[in-house]
Amino acid sequence: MSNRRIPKYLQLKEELLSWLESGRLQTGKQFPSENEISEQFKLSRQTVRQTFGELEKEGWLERIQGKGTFARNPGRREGEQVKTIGIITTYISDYIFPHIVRGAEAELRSQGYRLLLSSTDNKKEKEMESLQLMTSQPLSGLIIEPTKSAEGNPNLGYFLELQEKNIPYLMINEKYRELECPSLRVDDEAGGYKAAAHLLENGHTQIAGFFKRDDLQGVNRLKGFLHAHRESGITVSPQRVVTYTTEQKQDLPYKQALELLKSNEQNRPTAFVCYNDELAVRLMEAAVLCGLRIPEDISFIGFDDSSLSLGTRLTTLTHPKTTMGEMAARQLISMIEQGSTYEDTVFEPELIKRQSVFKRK
Amino acid sequence: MSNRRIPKYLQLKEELLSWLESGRLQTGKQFPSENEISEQFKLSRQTVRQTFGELEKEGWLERIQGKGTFARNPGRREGEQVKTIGIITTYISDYIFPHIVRGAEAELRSQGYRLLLSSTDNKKEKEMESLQLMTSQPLSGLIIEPTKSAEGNPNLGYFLELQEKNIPYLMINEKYRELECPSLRVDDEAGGYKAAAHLLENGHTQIAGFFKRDDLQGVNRLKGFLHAHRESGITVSPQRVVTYTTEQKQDLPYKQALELLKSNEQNRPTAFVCYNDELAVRLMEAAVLCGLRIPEDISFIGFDDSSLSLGTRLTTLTHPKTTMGEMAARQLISMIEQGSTYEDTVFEPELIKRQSVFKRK
DNA sequence: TACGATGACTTGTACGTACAACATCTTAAT
DNA sequence: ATTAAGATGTTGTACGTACAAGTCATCGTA
Repeated sequence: MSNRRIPKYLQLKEELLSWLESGRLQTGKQFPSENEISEQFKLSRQTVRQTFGELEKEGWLERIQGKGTFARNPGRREGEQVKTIGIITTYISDYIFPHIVRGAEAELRSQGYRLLLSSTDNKKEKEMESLQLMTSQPLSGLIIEPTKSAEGNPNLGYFLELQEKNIPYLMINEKYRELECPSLRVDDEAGGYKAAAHLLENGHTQIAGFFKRDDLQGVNRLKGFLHAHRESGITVSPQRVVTYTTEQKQDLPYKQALELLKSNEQNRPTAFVCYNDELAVRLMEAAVLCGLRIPEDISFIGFDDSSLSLGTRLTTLTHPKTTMGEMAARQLISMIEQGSTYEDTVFEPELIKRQSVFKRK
Repeated sequence: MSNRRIPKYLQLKEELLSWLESGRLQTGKQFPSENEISEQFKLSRQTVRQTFGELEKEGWLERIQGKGTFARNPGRREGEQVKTIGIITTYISDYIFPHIVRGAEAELRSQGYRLLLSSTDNKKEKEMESLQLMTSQPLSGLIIEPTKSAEGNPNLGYFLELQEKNIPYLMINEKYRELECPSLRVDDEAGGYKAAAHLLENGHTQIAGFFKRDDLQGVNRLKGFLHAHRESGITVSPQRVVTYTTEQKQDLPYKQALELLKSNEQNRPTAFVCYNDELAVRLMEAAVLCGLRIPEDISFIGFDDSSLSLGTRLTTLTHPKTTMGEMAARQLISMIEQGSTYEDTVFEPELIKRQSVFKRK
C-alpha cells in the first residue's frame, strides 16, 4: 500500500483483485473474514466492508450472512463488453443504401460485432424513434446518416446523450453542423461542379438542374453546379434550377421537368443535371414520353453510380457505397477499441461517362 | 415506513424510487442533500449514504462530490426485457432482400424492437458465424432465411441451442426439413408450374429451365416446371434443364444458355424459365447478343417480381417481399410476447404478364 | 473591473460502536 | 445416541464522529 492519495478502500480493492486474478483465491473458496482482513491490513471493518461491497456489486465475490465471503467468477471479465453497433440510414431497401449497409455489415461481422439496423424514411420523428430505440439497450457505437441535414437537428439532445454515455458515433454522407464528430462523405460540391463542367465543355449552355434542398448533399451539389456556371461566365436562368424537398420528390421535379421539356426549342434546356440517378431515370422517361431522343435532343447526368445508371447508360458521378460502409465500420471500431478520433474522410467523386451526354458543336 | 422487518435503508430506497418514477424528481434535477434526507426521515447520514450508494450503482442517480446528487435515467427499467430481434438473410444489398428487411424493420420499429442484421452470402460457415454472433448477446427472437436449404443443415446445434435458450425463431423463403418451426414462404412449386403452364398455353413446346439446385426454392420451382410438362404430355429434354449451385451461378447458366441459343432453329428453345429475375435479365442480354428478338424469337419468364423485371418488361411471378418481412416480424413478436405458435404461412405466387412472352400459333 | 480569499455547502473517506440475523460447531441434558 | 441449548464466528443494519475534498457564491482587495 503505497500512495496516500489513493483511498485505502481502493488500495485494498486492488490488492484483493490481484489475489483473485492470480488464482490465489479460487472460485467458491472462502475469503478471510471481514475482521481478519481488517486486522491484517490495519483497517477498520467498515472500510473493509466498503471494499467488499464494491467487489460484490461487480461480481467478484459473494457474501452470505452467517457463512462468510466467497470468491466467484474467475472467467468472466466484469460486464463483458457489448459488441453491438447501430446504423441509422434514411432508407433501407432502395437505391445505394443496401450497398452501404452491406459494406458495414461485412466488416462488422468479421470483427465480431453485431449490426443493428434502423431507418428514418428521411423523417425527423423517425430519426428520434430510432435513436431512442438504439440507445434503450447496450450499444457500443453508432453510424448515422443524417436526416434532412440541411434543416438543423432537433434531436440534438439524443446525440449529447450519446456523448455522455461515451458511445462513439460517426456520420456518413453528410453531417449535422451542430455536432463535432468524424464523418465520411463525398465531396458533393466537387460532384456538382464536375457534372456541370462536363456539360459545359460539351457545348451545353442551357442546363437545367434538379436538386433536393432539405439535405446538404443536394445543397452542395447545387453549389458546385452554380460554381461551374459562374466560372464559365454563363448565367443560370432561375426557372432552370428546380429545388424540392423530400415530401415533394414524387411530383414536383417531374412536373417541372415536363414544363421545361415542353417549352419551345429555343428555350428548352439541352441537358439535365439530376440530384441522383433515381431522379435522372424518372426524368429520362419523361423526356422519352415527350418524344425527345437521349442524348441527341437532351443530355442527362445523374449522381451515385447506382445500378439504375448501368442499365440506362446514364452518365453519372461515383459514390463509394460499399467502401464507405466498410470504412465507416472500421473507423468506428477503432474509435471504440483504441479510443482514437478521426478527422473527416472526404471521397472525391469521379465522372463516369456513359451514353447520356451529347457533344454539341 | 411500516414494517420493522424491512431494513430502513431499503424502505428509504423504495420511497426514493417512487419519487423518481412519479416524475417528482426529473432527470438532471438535484436531489435533496444527504443531510436533508437524513433529517427528514430521521435517519443517520450513513444510512442515507447506503441507500444512495445502491441507487447510484443501479443508475438511478449520480453523485458529484461538492455539487450534490442528481436524478438520472427516468426511462430505463433495470431488468427491462430485451427487445432485440435478429434477421439472417443470404444477401443484404441485392435483389429482393432489402425489401424483405425493410418490411421487417418497419414492423419491428413500430413495436419497439431493435433489428439485428446479418448475412451469409449463402455460405454455411457464414451462417454459423452469424448465428454465433447473434446469440452471443441477449436476443429475443430470430428470423432466418436458410442457407443452401437443399443441402441439409450442419448448424443444427445452434438451432437446438436457440430452443434451449427459449429464443423463438422462424424461417422465411424456405425451411430446413430437420427443424420444426414456423415458416413463411412462397409456394415455389406452384410458381414453377404456373410459369411453365403459361408458356405451354401460349404454344411453346421447347422450353428450357434454369434452376438453382442447392436451395429448396430452386428445387421446388423445378418440380413445378416438370409437373406442368407432365400434365401437358410433353417430355422435357434433359439438356434443356440446367441446374447449378451458388458457386456456379456466375458462369454456368450463362454458358449453357449461349449453347442453347446458338443451336439451330429446330432445336433452339423458344422460351426460358429462369430461377429468378436476376438470372432472367442476364440471359436476356445473352439472347440479344445472339441477335435474337425478345419475345418474338425467344420468350422469358422470371421469378420474384423484382425491380429488374419492371424496366425490362419481364413476365414474372410475384413474391411478397416487404409483406413477408412484415408478417414474419409480426408473427415472431407474437411468439415472443404471447408465446403463440404458428403454422407455416404459404403465399401463392401470381403470374404478372408483361411483354416477354410471345404467343405462338 | 479583475482576481483571490473565504466560507458555506456538498459528497467522499475513515474510523468507531452496538446489536441483529444467520450458520455452524460444541456442549449438556435427555 | 439424540436432541436442544448455547457459544462462537460470520455478515447485515444502524447509528455516530471527524475530517478531506470538491463546488460555488460572495465579499473584499488590488
